[in-house]
Amino acid sequence: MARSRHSDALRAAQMYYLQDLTMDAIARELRTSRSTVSRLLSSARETGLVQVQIRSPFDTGPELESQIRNQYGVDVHVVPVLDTLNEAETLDRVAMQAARTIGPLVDSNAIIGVAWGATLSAVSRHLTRKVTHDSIVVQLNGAGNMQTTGITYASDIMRRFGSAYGARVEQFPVPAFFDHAATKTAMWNERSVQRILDLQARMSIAIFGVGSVDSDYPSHVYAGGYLDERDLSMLAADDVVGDVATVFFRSDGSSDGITLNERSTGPSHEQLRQVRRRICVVSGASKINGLQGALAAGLATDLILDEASARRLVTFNGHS
Amino acid sequence: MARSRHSDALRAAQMYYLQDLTMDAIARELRTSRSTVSRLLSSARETGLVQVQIRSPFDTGPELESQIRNQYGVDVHVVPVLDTLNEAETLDRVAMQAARTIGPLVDSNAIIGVAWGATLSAVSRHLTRKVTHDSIVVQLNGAGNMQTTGITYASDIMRRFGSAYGARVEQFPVPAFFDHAATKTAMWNERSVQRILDLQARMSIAIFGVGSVDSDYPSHVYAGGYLDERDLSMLAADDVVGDVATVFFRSDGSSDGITLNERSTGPSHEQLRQVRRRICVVSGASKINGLQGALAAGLATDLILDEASARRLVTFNGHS
DNA sequence: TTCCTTACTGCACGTTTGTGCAAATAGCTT
DNA sequence: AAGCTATTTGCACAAACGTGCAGTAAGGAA
Repeated sequence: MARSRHSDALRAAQMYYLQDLTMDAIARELRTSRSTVSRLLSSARETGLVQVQIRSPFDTGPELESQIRNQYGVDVHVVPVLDTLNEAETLDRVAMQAARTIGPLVDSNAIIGVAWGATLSAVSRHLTRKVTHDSIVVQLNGAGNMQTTGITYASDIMRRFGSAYGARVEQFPVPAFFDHAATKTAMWNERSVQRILDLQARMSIAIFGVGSVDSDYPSHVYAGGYLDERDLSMLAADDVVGDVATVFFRSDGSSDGITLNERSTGPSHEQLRQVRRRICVVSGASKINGLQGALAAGLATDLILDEASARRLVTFNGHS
Repeated sequence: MARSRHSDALRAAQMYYLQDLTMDAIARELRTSRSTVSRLLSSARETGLVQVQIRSPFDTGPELESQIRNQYGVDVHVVPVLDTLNEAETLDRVAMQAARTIGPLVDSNAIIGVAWGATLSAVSRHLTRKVTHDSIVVQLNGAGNMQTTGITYASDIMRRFGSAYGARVEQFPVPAFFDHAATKTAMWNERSVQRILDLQARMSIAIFGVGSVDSDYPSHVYAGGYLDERDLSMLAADDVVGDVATVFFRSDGSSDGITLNERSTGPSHEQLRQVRRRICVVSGASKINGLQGALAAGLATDLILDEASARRLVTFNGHS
């Protein structure tokens, strides 16, 4: 009668979600208390045993979604939030919904590329667990800067992804930007680095936010000591509007001739576009410019963003 | 502000299931009462907007499931029920869980073959709605007998499947068994019948129970006036243990030389085995013999059954 | 064995949720 | 417009649920 906790949780979940019994009835069948059943069910949800999925039937879905879907050819998930919420609250709710939306996409043998930043950090805090086999979480770009090696910040994100999905975590211990392009070339020939690059080349899922240059609430990359004055003015001269995983682009999605990209450590847009599922999470209206560029560049297959931004994105394009 | 009911339901569902807000909070955001939100959420579940799925990780799942899986090579879903429940209650709970398990498998453009009988009737009553396009529900075998054309009984089942998935329903207006094999041959050449046979040949999903000859609680086919005394003694002489969609088989799964099959209207086992997903629903320990034969014949890819039957199935095979 | 640590359980309470009912609203017909 | 019917809404109450807390069982070390 060594019915393990896990097996009880499964039985309870089946009875609760599939047979519509009350916790009370389940408790009697399992010969335990109702509160224990309540806890079994939370643990079942917690560990990903129970997955709740919302399928918005495309055709009938809110027009905001279908407009964006048509304009940019991405799968959109608009997160409903009150316009009156502040940036932090919005981010939190977008992140939670993003985490739950990502869950079902992750499968065994996946190689999951993960960027870092405020958005990804929030997402990582809301991931629901899901057991997979032989999955790998790989860091998309370096995180070091002039002050720190960036280990703690970026690696917390990575670790959370890894433990949520039971995946091996592969960090990328290089700075976000090299000072000299030649160093990058040299490093890229190191076998330790090539192992990471090889994993990145085989990614099945990539998850990232976007950086936006003129954001009121500037992205880490532009404010965190990663770039100096000279770098920033070079970006301005090149008409850069934003970045994905420290690789910059212009408003029309192009990125040729942006010299800073030769020193950055994220995957090239070309390479990123090879990934089957590329999930972009955006929260906060101030990221519109960056987002618009990222979409123009075709970097995402799936877009998760808050309602206010979605609205702005549609009008933004409507005017141009 | 013509935010339709449906669109509100979607927003509410996202906030409730994906952002963990309380109904109270959602009501405030939607400017309505909490009870309306409660109703919106039920309708979201009702219409299949929200899907709850339970993924029992194979490896760690209860050993009963993995034993059956290994022995018979089918995907098993054991439904936990108290052994003390009566047949009717057990059937109801198995049917509910079966209905919810089937839901996620149904997709647009599916051709769903449906048998009829007490089990399927119960399942049909618990289906959760799900919007699909261009799906078709096709009746697997005739339902007429000496007293009635069987229209009402079988067609209720079909109709419920059709309306749950928004699918076109194709009935099969022939008796369950012809009196003469020659009539069947003749009918099978009629174009109206061939249309149905053609649909059956293109099924992507088939859903059926099993009939068991020695069941205490005998299946419709053996008790409902479909067969006469002579037929029943012929079945006994041929060592028949059960049927799927009025096609009979022996304990080892074979069906060659069972003459009654030449007069029955269901798809041959050979044809049934072509179907990608073949879902067998079984409730009640008295169906063991029939089930064992059906599994030996390889008729199912997925099996949904109650716990008591699952246990009996394992010991049954253990002894043989 | 005894003591300590850790994890689980049931109780009790406050919160959250489902639902019958009456009022209000929307949609149709005359 | 009036009148009718079919839905939809909010209220109020009961049922179902989550969780802090204290008590208990299960290991582990000395």
